[in-house]
This record gives sequence, C-alpha cells and structure tokens, in this order.
Amino acid sequence: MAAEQARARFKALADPLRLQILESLAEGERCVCDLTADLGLSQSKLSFHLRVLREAGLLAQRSSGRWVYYSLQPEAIEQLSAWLLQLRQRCNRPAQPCG
Amino acid sequence: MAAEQARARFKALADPLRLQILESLAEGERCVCDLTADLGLSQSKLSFHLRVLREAGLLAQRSSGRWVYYSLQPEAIEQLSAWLLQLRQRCNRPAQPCG
DNA sequence: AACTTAAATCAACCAAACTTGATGGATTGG
DNA sequence: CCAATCCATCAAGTTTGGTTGATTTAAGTT
Repeated sequence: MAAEQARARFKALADPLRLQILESLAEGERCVCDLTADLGLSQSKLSFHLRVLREAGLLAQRSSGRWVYYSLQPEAIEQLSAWLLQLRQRCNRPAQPCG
Repeated sequence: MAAEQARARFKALADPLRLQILESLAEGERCVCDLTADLGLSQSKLSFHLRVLREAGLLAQRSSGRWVYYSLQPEAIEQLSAWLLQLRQRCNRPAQPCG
C-alpha cells in the first residue's frame, strides 16, 4: 500500500466518533438510521463521518429501498495493519540500531 | 491498547511530513539537524512534528551534548497494528455477515 | 398527487492543526 | 568570555476539520 493511502486512512481513523462508528460496524452491517440511534448522533453529523470513512476506503455502502447500509471493509484494515508492521520491520536492519 | 490511545496515534500518523519522518527514522536513529537536511524542512517545522510524534509515543528522544537524537518506538507501531487486527478480527463473528 | 421518512449535501460558523519567523536556553569552540 | 550551533518554544497568521441547522433528492405510503 502506498504511503499516501495509508496516511489518508490514518486521518480517517483520527477521530473518536469515527472510531465508535467502526467499532459499532464491527458487530455487523448497519443502516444509517440505526447507527444514529445507537450512537446518539445527529443525522448530518453521522453522514459527514460516514463519508470520511467511506472515502478512505474503510467502509462499504449498499442501498436497499430508502435505506443505506454500511459495513466495514476488512481488507482495508488489514492492509493498514500490514503497512505498520512493514514499517516496524525495517527497524530490524543491522546497519543502525533502532529502539 | 485503549481506543483513545490508538486514536491519538492515528492522528499523529495522519500527516505526510510525519510519515516521511517515520520512514526516515526507520533507517535508524538520527539527530534533528540531520533530519532537517535530509527532509529539507525548516528547523521549527520539524521540531513541531517531532513533538507530535513523540507525544503520541511513536518516537523516543535522547540527548547527547547539544544534539538530540530521535528514533522509532517499534512497540508503539506494533501495538497499533495489533489494535487494527483486533478490529478486523471482530468482523468474523457469526452473528451478522461483515464485508 | 401529496405526505412522510432516509440520507446526502450545503453554507456558515467555530475550533483545531499547521506554518512562519522570531526569541531564548543550552552546549561547544575560539 | 564571546560567538556560533542545536533545538524547543512562542505568537501571529493561515488553513483545515468538525458542527449545526436548513435544504434537497429519492423512495415509499396513503
């Protein structure tokens, strides 16, 4: 994964409400109206944050009737985790001691 | 790791200059003056970003004479990676399909 | 067709983050 | 002791991000 994409995802994760949304969606797919109720957020506020997460590639979106369902994009989380591990791994180079 | 700490670290990672700093420090410990030269940043700008990374627990600091050396904190990166994996793992619950 | 509900978007506002240039403390060298 | 270097911090200005309430679009209802 490119550093710029990793950065965009970290940015999306850098907000407490957005982490709550992710943790809620880790329980499974949910529609926006259920999320507003669960998290006690205003509709436009939630919509704003869902968009940030979606544009970062962390959420998938699906429409059914007049409801929109959001769910986690597990691969995106996995890729980000791998990106971090790769950074961490580079610390093991023999050239210079690290940490 | 607590969600709040994870969030703080994601926030620290959400900046292109700071990612550059981390990637540079993955090569090994460096003093501030070398980093300014390598990355072509003004001294105060670099100092600002180093502080953000340090306060997030991602960097360690060591003084020697008039130089200050920074290095990665590999455990912090590892913990963050693990936090993401744990979030991703929750998607595997049988209750509701996820992704 | 008129009404309701779900959700996205917009504009305006406030707060937080970043940048810049200047200042100051600490250390080394002459 | 004086000058120079390394680095952190500060204040001021700019930019970006989040919140709020209103509007809009689209789907379903009666």
